[in-house]
Amino acid sequence: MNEKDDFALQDFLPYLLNRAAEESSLGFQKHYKNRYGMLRTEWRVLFHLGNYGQMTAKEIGARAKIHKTKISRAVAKLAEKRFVTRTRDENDRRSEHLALTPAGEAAYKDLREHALEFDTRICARFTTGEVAILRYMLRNLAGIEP
Amino acid sequence: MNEKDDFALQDFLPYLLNRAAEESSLGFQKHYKNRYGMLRTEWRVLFHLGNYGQMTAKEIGARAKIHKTKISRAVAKLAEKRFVTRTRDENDRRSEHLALTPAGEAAYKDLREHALEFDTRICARFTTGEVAILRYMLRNLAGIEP
DNA sequence: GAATATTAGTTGTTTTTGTAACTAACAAGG
DNA sequence: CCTTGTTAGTTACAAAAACAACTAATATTC
Repeated sequence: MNEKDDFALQDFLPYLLNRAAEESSLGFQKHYKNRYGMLRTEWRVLFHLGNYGQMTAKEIGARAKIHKTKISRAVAKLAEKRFVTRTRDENDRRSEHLALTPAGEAAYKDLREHALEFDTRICARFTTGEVAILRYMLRNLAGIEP
Repeated sequence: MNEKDDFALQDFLPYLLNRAAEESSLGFQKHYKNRYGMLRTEWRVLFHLGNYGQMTAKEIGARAKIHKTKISRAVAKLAEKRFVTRTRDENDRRSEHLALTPAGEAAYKDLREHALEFDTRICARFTTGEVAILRYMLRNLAGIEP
């Protein structure tokens, strides 16, 4: 088997990336899942609002490359949890500006703390230079402008 | 906003990893999806069998960290497509040995070719050293023994 | 060697996602 | 204006994933 096999599955980047992503997500997931009953898209939306301030659903979608239906549902759940408020734009009444409530802000800060700690723990396994290279490469692969 | 904010979402590794994984998966997906109507778990199982030869569902699950229900369904579909054969282990009649049929082998080789090409194209954006570091780090993060 | 526990794999049910079609608001061209 | 086109966001339905409960075979233990 595998005659001229210069291909190793565990070196294939899409495979490796997915495995690493799943593994690292799993570790962070329990924070937002257990404590706040959130889904992945929900904390992403929450983090965007916490990180960049008031945004519309469309802006979040564009920045995070999340489909609008996922955002719509995530926003609905976050609004239900009283973590975000939605206010119609008076100039363009199709879109609405999303912002964190104090409770949402608190959840964001709490989760951000855990995220930072989690991230630090991951990075501790590598040298500073390695981590810098990893981030630079992942940003490139993800299509995020440097 | 963001008073003592030494936290940037686009530097958070689980986020970056997921974005990069999603992006890279998307590119490769169309090969196995359009040409063979496969799902992600299906090509993973196919690749394991092609790469490591005959295995049981359990062994694949352990190596790829895929849940047994996903494997069970993927194997069922692959068997339906006549890409794998299942033969009961005579010593332990609970488990069965999975192996590729000639058609499965052909599909594997075809997809492997595309995978290799895809991987090469991705790597071309970086230096050899960077790619080596990336692979090493991802293997570590994914919990794959070096 | 019967009773209990484990293991390999499957099936059923519930969540979550993906996709397409929809509503409502705005924009442009005639 | 008023038809046609576009955009922001929602909803409905189909596909896939997660989780729990199941069957059948093997191990264990008393």
